[in-house]
Amino acid sequence: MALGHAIMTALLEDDLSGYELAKDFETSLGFFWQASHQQIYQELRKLSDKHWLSKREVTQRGKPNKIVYGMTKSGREALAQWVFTSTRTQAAKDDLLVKLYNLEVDNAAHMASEVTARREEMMQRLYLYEKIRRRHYSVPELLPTRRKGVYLALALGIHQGEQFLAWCDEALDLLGTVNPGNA
Amino acid sequence: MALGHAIMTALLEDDLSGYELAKDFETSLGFFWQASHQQIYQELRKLSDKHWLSKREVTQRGKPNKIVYGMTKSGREALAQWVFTSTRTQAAKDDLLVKLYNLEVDNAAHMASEVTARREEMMQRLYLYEKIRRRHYSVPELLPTRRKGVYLALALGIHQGEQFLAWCDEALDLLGTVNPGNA
DNA sequence: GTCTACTATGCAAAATGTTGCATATCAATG
DNA sequence: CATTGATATGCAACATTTTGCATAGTAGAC
Repeated sequence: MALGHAIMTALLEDDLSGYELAKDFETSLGFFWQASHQQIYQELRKLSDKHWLSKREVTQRGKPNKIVYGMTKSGREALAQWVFTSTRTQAAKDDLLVKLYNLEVDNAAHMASEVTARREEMMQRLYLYEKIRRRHYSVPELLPTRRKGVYLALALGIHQGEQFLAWCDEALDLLGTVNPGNA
Repeated sequence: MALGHAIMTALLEDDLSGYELAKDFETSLGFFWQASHQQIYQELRKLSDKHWLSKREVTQRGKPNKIVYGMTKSGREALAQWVFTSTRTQAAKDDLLVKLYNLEVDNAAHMASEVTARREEMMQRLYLYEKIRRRHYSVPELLPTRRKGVYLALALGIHQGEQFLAWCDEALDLLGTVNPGNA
């Protein structure tokens, strides 16, 4: 049920439509929890059925109308309780690492290109993270409570991202030593 | 279909039973791809139906008999091809980070305890990683090709793990500044 | 005016993953 | 000889996630 809670978390401070949520999930909270629009629409209906969210249609000009969701009192209570449940460590799953176990002379170049692509992506993401950090989180000790939590999530993203870049460089170096000569 | 490929990767060098695979998936390759025994048994049947794996029953003394799976020629081909497919960046999903977005004065202590628990787990995992690295991967440049790939996966695990520990300390510090006085 | 792109929501089927249960052999403990 | 624990495999139900498709309004480019 974590997707539902992630959606409610996104709705804590602003009311949003499914479409807006889907866009937010590509950035912001979405850095730590991704979901497609189909999943979001389905989940919104479920949350609404449970009366954890309320909905209202908003008439727009120049665009199709949208359905905006907001947290109800019982939604806020449910979310606050969920926070106290205990979390299991997440199963890390990454195709790229499984593929690395299959490293051979004839696929080393492909692996290197995948690593390079990931490196690029991470660079872009880090650029975004840093921009957000500089703008909103320069002095974490002085932030209001909730924002401290958001800052910590961001800080983990930044640290892990920088670490990942360093690993990519190491990986590209080592992949460079793989060649038909010394298989 | 990544689970199937992870299983085949585990079977590249040794033939294993479902039970043995499930144990391996708690360590080794399992650091990067986790699966329960139910999933593994189901997947083994599918892979076997596709003739990517062969099976044979092994009679044991002192234990129930087991069914051991091994890669077929077509399985090896399929796996080798899969390596060349392009991988999308994995969706990071972590309850703990979503919960951090919900940080409040009255749940800060709980958050701290979750972070502490994660820190403990990571310490243990790192201990294992380091043990493996020292024993088998001390001079990565000199490893045979496939082992270089395994080393890289391990190196990422170690670097990310160490980074995570540092983050936990930062998080515990900042969570310590959350108190009813300055909400 | 037609094409492309963005906004906006949704259904249905298939694949994947989780949870709970069921079964059975054998060894060691008490 | 009953219980516990490790080994060993599996079914069925359920939940979640992914994939592909469908619809529709509006804006801007050409």
